[in-house]
Amino acid sequence: MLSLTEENYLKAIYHLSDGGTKSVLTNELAEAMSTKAASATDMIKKLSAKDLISYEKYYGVNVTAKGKAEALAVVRKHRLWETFLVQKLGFTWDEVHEVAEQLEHIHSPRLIDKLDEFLGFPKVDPHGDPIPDGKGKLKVLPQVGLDQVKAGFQGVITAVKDSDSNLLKYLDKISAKPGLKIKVINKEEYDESLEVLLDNKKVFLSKEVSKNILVSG
Amino acid sequence: MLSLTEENYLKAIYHLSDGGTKSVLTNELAEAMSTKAASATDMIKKLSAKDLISYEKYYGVNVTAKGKAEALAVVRKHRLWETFLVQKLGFTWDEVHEVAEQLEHIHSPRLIDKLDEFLGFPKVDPHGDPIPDGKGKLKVLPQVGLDQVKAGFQGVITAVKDSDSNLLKYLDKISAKPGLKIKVINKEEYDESLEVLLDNKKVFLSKEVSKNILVSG
DNA sequence: AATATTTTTTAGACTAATCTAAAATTTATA
DNA sequence: TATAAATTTTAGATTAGTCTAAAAAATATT
Repeated sequence: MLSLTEENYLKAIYHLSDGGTKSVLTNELAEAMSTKAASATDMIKKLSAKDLISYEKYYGVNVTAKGKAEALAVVRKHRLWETFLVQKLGFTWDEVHEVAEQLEHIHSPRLIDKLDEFLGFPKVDPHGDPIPDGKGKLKVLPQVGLDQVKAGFQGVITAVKDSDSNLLKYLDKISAKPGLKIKVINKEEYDESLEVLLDNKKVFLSKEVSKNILVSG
Repeated sequence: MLSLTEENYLKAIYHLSDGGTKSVLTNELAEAMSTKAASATDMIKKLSAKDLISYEKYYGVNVTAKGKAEALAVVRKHRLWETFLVQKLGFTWDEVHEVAEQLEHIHSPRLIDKLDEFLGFPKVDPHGDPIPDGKGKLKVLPQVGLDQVKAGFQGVITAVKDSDSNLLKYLDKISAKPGLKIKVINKEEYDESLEVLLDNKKVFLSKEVSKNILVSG
């Protein structure tokens, strides 16, 4: 069984590699884990010895199939717990992340299956991120950053980046939630800021914000 | 903040001391923690330095007011999570203990208050053990082991000892749950086994079992 | 009361995860 | 392409929690 630290490193590698599609450098990983490169190297060797990642000295790491499965199991737990916290306990979505970071490490297959059932087998978490199923299958939606679309675009918000609590508070204030319809009325050339129609209300968004909103046309 | 290990030791000391009413010996503690006396001594020094227990070399330890408060906070979390697992997720009471052992270490005051509210502020957990309130107050019920009462006794089951999963499965089979009325019809002198009326059904209980059932007259 | 037994503590070693400093290697630049 | 700069790895030290073996102290027994 993986230690808490191993699970956290593996999850970070999984996310940094965009779900296993590219390799991750030692410094990136150290940065993401708020630790030093030397520590990252040590852990890389450990995870490599356990066949969770493949590693070539000086050239970064990639998750193996086994590592991806383990990472997805953690992601599944994280997102189910976030859903529970918001839907059942009334947390706001900017509050859930750090508690879910703890809850995701509880070991009990029975617990997570029961929780999934209790929540009605949700497909996405409160930020719109897909929840892997019990077999580790993840449905990746075709979505793009709102900063990538042209003026005139119409679609729905599919997800928001869940990294920063202050961003989430701001998104909550302008009520930019997954599921809402959005239309780009105008895009300012100079700073790429947007004028959008969000739930029939006119809102201005800086690029800083728009790149954290994911949409599907 | 306490480490996971410190929390577990402190909780063990609290339980072994019967809620802070008597001192605990090094070997008892080591036994309860499935570890060696030397390790227990080390941890005793650590907890003592943090003023959570008082300690006189060779004469055992006692929890301080501060230690008792910390221990009760963990007990509160444990019992609320057990209640959640049984009431909301449909766990049977013999399955909950080890999962609750993990969940009790999640740090988030907000989480535990929300959970308490979600469960409707329960007073006792599924085994009948009282749940400390947010201020660390624990209501101790006047109760006694079923092995201590005489033939003719009538009362209700207030709690069952939650230590052993096999015992709990057996209690479940004969449906000996907290809240049920119980009457002792006969007590065999020789082995102290009992013939009882439980929920209007006649059941035979060995002393081995009866001492794990707590009742109030 | 002296000695044997049990319990507890101390001393020293081990593992996991971390760090700093130095060495090795790769990438960038002149 | 040789050298400088950046990145990564290695070496050695540190802390928390654990262990074994030996020493110290308390308790039990003759």
